[in-house]
Amino acid sequence: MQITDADRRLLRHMLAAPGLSVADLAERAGLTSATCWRRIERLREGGVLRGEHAVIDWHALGWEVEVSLRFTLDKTDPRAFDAFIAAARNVSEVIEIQSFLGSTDMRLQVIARDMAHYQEIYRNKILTLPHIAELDALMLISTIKSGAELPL
Amino acid sequence: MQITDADRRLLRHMLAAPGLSVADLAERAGLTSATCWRRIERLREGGVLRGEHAVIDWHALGWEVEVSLRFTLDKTDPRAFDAFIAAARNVSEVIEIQSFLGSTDMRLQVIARDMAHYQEIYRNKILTLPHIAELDALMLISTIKSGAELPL
DNA sequence: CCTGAAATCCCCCTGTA
DNA sequence: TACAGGGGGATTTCAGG
Repeated sequence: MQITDADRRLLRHMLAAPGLSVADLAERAGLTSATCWRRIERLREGGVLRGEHAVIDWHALGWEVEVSLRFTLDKTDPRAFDAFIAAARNVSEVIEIQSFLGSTDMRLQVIARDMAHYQEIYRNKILTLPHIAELDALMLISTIKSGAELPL
Repeated sequence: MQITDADRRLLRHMLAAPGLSVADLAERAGLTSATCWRRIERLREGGVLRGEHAVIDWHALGWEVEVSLRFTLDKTDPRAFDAFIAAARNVSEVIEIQSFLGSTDMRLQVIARDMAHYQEIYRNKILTLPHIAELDALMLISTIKSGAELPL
């Protein structure tokens, strides 16, 4: 799929000012709203724009604890990866799953209401995941998305 | 801010099916569209709903490489954290910055067009960040958001 | 004050040149 | 790509609880 400079401008604006109407985007990117809309549609069909997702402030909802967990899996079962991922997906407190090349195989981002709640999740839902060989955890202080300027 | 069960239902639907119209959302959550809209507005003003972000497929845009970097900073300068974060924010290829409690201080998510490009970013923009004591890198294979069911 | 229905208004989306 | 129009949904208003 061909990406033009206008596409890049458009994407940059979409990322810099999320939730803007098509009309507003058109104005900022120097397009008419019809063109702008068709361009967005094309990016969607081309798979560049995967969709939209609502950004929730878990902290404001009373979920005070966020933890990043790194796993090494045991390599005896070739299906260990799939089994681990499937099980992790079923844990609702897991909000992100990443898989890697290298010594660390997986990373999970987990949220909990408070420390006691985290302990419970950790014991009953994390340590029971299949094929864990090693595991270390990092308490998150804050996440900053560098929305400032994106490489487009 | 008071969060009711109806709010939770609503948020769950918003997360499960992003980009839905207010009318559809209302139907699924068992509300009228006016009430639904007012509730969403209230959640926005209360800071629970931060907004809607476009999800971009960097891979489709030709950014093939994604890396997770973990840093330990030197603790000689109390302003090391701020300096590091400020510098990292200025690197446009850094798409996420997290800070932690513990031995690992920071995590950066970095994207690059290809391996050669990554090498260049790594040498010129990552290794030049201030106050790095230790650093390890993990190549990302894939990210899966567990949008399946969220803890609300 | 909060809810729901109805009215209004805006803006997405499409046809056309 | 620009323009213009129809249709539909977002937002407001208003009456009733």
